Amino acid sequence: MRVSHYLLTTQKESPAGAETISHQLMLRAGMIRALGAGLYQWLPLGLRVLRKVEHIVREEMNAIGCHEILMPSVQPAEIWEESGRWNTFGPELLKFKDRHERDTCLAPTHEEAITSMMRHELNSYKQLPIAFYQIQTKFRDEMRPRAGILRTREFIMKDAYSFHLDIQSLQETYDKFYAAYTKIFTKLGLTFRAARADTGSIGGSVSHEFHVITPSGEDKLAISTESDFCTNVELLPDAKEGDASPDGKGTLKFTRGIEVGHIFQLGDIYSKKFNATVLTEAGQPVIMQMGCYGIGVSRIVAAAIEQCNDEKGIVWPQSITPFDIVIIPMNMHKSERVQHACEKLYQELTQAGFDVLFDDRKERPGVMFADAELIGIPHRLVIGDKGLDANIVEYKHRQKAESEEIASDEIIDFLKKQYS
RNA sequence: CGGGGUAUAGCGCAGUUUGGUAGCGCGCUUGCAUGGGGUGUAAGAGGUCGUCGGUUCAACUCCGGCUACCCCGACCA
Repeated sequence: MRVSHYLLTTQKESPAGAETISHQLMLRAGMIRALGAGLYQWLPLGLRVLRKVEHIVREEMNAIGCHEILMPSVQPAEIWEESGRWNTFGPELLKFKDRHERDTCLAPTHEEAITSMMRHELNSYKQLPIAFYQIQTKFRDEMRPRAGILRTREFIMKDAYSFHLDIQSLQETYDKFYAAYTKIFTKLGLTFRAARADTGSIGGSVSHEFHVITPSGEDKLAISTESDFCTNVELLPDAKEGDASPDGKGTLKFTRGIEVGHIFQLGDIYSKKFNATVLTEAGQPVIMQMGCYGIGVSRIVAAAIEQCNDEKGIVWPQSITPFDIVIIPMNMHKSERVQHACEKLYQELTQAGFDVLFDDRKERPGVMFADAELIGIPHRLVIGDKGLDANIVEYKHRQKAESEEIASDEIIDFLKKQYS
């Protein structure tokens, strides 16, 4: 992408009221703009990151045999009355009447929709177990949206639902999702923990939350110094730092996290209400067991920034950066040689499969460096007459203090190595 | 929903006390110079001062209602 043909609207100052780091940086980098309280518009730069997160989530869902579907946000009251949540969900459920005066809502989650569909689609034990997911907009009419993208009223979520003949099958699929989530957050390049958690308004028995670890997180976690043990302190309200870990390994210490994923064993609480049955091998109808599995896709973008930033701006993990490489020319508008070298490199790197940002603006070097650092591009190449004379390209990683010189004809292999 | 705050150019702010119909910085446009860390210079464009009403010869400024947004809390993914 050439910056001269792109919408790169960076700002030096944070808009008033943006207190959270990720909120400030997303605004300053030109990733998002506010439309109303808890409602955000995604600019091209921000959407690139969102799409990369979606892509990783989609890959791992597909890898465990979960099937992608798409359900509507606008839903009739009937299914919510059937589950009982029309009245119990609370004011977060945004209700309205359509032109025919029918009670309608914007869906905050999709247990009702999927269960009402699958009771018709699934008829036999032979079809089980099976799981479906979607990546779609959810609406929750939050009392107080806050912290930019971290708590919004409208957000992108990956929600998945599994169907089973029995609890043992549910447990097996739950474990598969647990493993898939671990892979996803590892691939995203984030430091995270899976925590035992409360099931909240979704209901069900067993549940785990996946948290991105950062001091700015809303949730307080107790983790073991010696093992993977981690729990939301709401489940262990009397715990103190230094107490023995409940799993017997090490002692507890406190940390904070941003919840970016939550998996539940729902059991039959929804399938029972919707009378979602299949026939067993013996020809008898049996209520299906269900699991549900959520990931806050848009929240991950903000959580990643909370975890990965410095005084100059965002420091993207390589897997979700909007651009892999930025090319910054020195004095290109006076040197045809620099211009040709940049063009050639831009073409070659793009052909090699990299997302390349070529800063072809007629800007001072300082401006281009500052923008590249603010928007967090991991790999920076500086092309100038000096380097061309010596047949080298100046390379710098966003996280490193010093730059290094790479022979011009080795630069593509060098960058490929960074991604292997 | 309770408490606190803000609303003036795209963004950050001053002006309001002491009413006389708007200003600074950044950004944007154009010229010249500069060209390895947000450069300098000159000339420009851009605002019914959140909204409705009141007081007044006159309201960004005073008074009242409303709305929006932000922060803390409770709540929540």
